[in-house]
Amino acid sequence: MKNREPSRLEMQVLSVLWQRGASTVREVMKVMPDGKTRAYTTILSVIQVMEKKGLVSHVAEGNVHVYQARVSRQKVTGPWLRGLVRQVFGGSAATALQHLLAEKRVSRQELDEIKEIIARHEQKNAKG
Amino acid sequence: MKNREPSRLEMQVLSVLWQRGASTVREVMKVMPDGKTRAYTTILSVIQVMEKKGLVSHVAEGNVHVYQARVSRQKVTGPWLRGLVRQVFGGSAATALQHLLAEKRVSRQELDEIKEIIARHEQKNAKG
DNA sequence: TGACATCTACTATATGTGTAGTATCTACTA
DNA sequence: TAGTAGATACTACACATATAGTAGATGTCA
Repeated sequence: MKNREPSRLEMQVLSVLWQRGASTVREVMKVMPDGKTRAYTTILSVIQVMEKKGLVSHVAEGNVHVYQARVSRQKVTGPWLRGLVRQVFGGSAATALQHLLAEKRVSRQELDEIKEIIARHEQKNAKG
Repeated sequence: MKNREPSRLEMQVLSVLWQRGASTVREVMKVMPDGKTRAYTTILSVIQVMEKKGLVSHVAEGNVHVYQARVSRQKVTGPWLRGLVRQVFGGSAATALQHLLAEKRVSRQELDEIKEIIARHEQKNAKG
């Protein structure tokens, strides 16, 4: 099994595991970020494929398997986003952000968060 | 042909057409954003599928077909990004940006651009 | 006019993705 | 102990995706 990029659905599963920590199939199924309803075995299948790819691992806990991510959010989302920005926005993060803001209703709070992130980033750069 | 989301490769083609304007298959082939080399007929096939989906259209110009995007950058990238952020970052644009900045070496210039974009966005919100 | 280059149309195909059914195991419950 | 609920393993499959070959048209050039 190659070290391929996770699919969109796999990214959803990972994002659940990153956020909630170790979870059962049923738990993941219930909180899929796109809100779509799927059969239990659908999620099970996805996760089993992910395990073959080395994206997740499980431990048996009683009679259920508890899965956790084997790849860090940084390691995965970084290259994922970078490829995306390169391929779709000519490598410009600014352009990407622009389109994102244009589309999404961004709350004042979120905008503040974004400014905070940028400020932190600037500081780090100044130091380093 | 359903109104499905463009695939990653299709997004690349679109981004070329948005950036360069109407182009031939060969032109697109030569400037694919991921820099990967593909057979001429590969790009041709992708574009022909895209035409069936209504994503691009062509006019014959001499003996070649010149293609242009039939969908606007806004219309496509908006929902595309929104879905992405929702599915992968729990809907938080701030989180997405954070990961993007963490990964990519962002130049001072680009950071300024980003700040500019946010400032403009704030102003617009204040008005509206 | 014949050879060659280049174009489009059509066809093919391996692989990935998303979806879910069936079989089987295990634990609880009446 | 028989039945049921819920778990995993295995299998299946439709469709999309990415890739490219071949056939046939057309233009160019010696």
